[in-house]
Amino acid sequence: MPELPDVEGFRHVLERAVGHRVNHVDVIDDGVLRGTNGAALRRAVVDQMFGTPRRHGKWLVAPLRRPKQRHRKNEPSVVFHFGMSGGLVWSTGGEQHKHDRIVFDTAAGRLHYRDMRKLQGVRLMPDDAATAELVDAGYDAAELTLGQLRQTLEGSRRRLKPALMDQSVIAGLGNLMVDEILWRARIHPEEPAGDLPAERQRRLHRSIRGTVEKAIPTERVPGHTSWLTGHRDERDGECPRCGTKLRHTRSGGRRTVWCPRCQAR
DNA sequence: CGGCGTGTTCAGAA
DNA sequence: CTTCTGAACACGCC
Repeated sequence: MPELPDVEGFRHVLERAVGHRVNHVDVIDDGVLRGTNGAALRRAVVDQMFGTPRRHGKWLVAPLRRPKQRHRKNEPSVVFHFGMSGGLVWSTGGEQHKHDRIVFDTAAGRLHYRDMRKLQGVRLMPDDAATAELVDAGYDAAELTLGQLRQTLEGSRRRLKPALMDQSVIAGLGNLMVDEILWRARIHPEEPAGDLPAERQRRLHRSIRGTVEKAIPTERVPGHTSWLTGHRDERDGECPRCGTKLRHTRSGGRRTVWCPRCQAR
């Protein structure tokens, strides 16, 4: 599930916990903790509260605050990554899910870190370290400028799809989003990233910003039939724009869907 | 049983 | 040095 729009949705979920004291942290499966353990997580979080969460690419950072005390510099932050199957859910009842791995119990409700496959997980790090790590990542796709896109593609000898999926180049785009973006821009996924003509750079940039902007309100890449994503699992799927039978290939080791007519080389 | 997947990282090859 | 490929991680679904 999680690409930039999904994580943006999880940021909204996390906002519901902001300002409420965490009374208890239930570590149901410490296999999702990275570089920390249940005791350390509880020590850092219990009796604290979450401050305003921020997202960069597919990372979500939740800074901790001490209730009724002046904010101290560089409190720890809880850093979430959701892999392919994770998410955050807010609940006010006692419900529990089979794949809940960590549950933060606050005075107002419970925040569930839920993840079936456990490919990524939850970290604890000083807030400035979290910030440094995110700054080190690529430009966030939701705010990417044309100039930044040009700069990142310039001199690259890679193909377009792997380049766009590289989180250290542009942060937030995943397999589905990139296919959607290239389809909307009418650009072939194997096109060399480095020598894209200026007009196609502009089209690609508009497509990145436009696709992200439209996907964020739905909190995911829409499966609408007017989107390419809505057809990628059909056996004989057709291009929603021109009706041509979609091609299924691999690019950068990832399943790739594209229209041979709209995205001709 | 085998294959596959909205992510990331690593070793090893080209 | 850059880029690519396949495997690994873990788990449910076909």
